[in-house]
Amino acid sequence: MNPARIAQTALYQEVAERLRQRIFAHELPPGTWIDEQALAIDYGISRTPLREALKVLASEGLVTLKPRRGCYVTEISERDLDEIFPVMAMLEGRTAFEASQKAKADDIARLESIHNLLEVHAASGDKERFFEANQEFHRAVQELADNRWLQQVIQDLRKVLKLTRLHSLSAEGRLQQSLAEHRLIMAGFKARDAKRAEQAMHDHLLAGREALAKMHAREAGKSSAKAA
Amino acid sequence: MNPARIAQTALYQEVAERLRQRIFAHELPPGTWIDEQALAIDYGISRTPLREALKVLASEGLVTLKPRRGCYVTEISERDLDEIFPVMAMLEGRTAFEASQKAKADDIARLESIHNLLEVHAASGDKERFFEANQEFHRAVQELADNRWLQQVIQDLRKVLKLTRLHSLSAEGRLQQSLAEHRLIMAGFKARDAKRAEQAMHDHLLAGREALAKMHAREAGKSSAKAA
DNA sequence: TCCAATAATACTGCATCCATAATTATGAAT
DNA sequence: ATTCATAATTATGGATGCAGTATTATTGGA
Repeated sequence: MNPARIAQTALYQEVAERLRQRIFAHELPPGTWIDEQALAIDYGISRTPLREALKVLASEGLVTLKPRRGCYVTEISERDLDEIFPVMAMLEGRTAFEASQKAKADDIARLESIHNLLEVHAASGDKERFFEANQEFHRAVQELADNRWLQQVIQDLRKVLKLTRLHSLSAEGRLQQSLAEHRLIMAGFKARDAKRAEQAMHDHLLAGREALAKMHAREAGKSSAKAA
Repeated sequence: MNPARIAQTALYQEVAERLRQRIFAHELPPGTWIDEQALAIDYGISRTPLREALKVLASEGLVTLKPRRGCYVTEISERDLDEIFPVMAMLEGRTAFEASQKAKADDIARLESIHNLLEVHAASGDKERFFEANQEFHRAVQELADNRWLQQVIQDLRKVLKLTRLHSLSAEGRLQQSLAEHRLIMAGFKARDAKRAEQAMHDHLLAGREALAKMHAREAGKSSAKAA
């Protein structure tokens, strides 16, 4: 741990990152008010860098600043998900397209080695590791695409999606389904067919949204059943 | 009088907007250092809201904050444009698609009335008014699409694009070409063919990039000729 | 008992101040 | 004259303080 390097990153960035993690972990669930001075005291800092961090999170869409009324963790609706996922599907599809175009033989090999992890963890039903490998795969594809702005836009939307508590992989049978979709993506890459890779990735994302929608429908059903 | 006192919006937002305008107008060209205290004095405010505004602009990509080294207007490269435009083309295409799906008869009529302005101003060769009408058209389409997140992402990228000094409409013959593309878009809407509208809008954006690339090539040629 | 009006409290937003790091200027030595 | 070291200046980043406003509590009246 080099303290000099730590000192080089601004405090507001550190704070922003800590807040992101707490929001993603739903330690600060959507809708909760963010108490500036309580947090400042908790982190042992002044309100100035904290407020700067909140401005950043606000323009990322993670929190909503209401003038003179404070800061709240953004609440995401089903409609928001319906709006975001088709866009994400396009963007991730495009990423796969560009990645496929730029990929060399050893890049494909690297992708396949990550894909094999998916196969292994799906076989053993290890949802957690499958999730990790899945993230790693998408990250590798983004790296290959090597498009700063495409990446930026996707990251922003992904952050917003992380506001939802449920993961599509928790859906019944989603693990195997996801694996099947990944096989199609991988096949596109191996065939050096950028269009196919794009389409497969696109459909993969939309399928993820479908799984999520079903889960939310079940959740809603349970809640109303409980309420009744 | 002081508009900040009247407006409900926070001071940092007003400052952010003023800075955006100055950056877009190239009064603050890419690469220039932003002198915090000079600006604060100029605006008659303290550095605190100014710094908050800069954090916002930074996460929009308009400025780049270098830790302990200050704030600089982001410089945009030809490569950045090559990366951004295909993404913008997809996103604006998708916007047209969703707009076409949701549009009612009178929405189409409204679009056509704006389109007619394009026809008129193209006929009289009024580049400025054509530009305005063009913006109005795209804005109207976005409004019809009614997709908050899609809109957000497009706005962010558009801000970055505005960092470039040159407008594609200034290219030789681009006005008529742009009009022709708009006719195709309008035809897609009138035919209630969302896919056609999407494709036409997509191609329209890519054509804009082509025009820009040619202009930049000429600019570069002039510069090197001057330098030689 | 409930509602309204007003007082008390608390929080947001902006300004000012201070410490530290970076840059520039100055001077000495080779 | 050029380069390196050191001192002076300047700008950034963070802390603190204060005014104004929104929220809540309290008290009086119906």
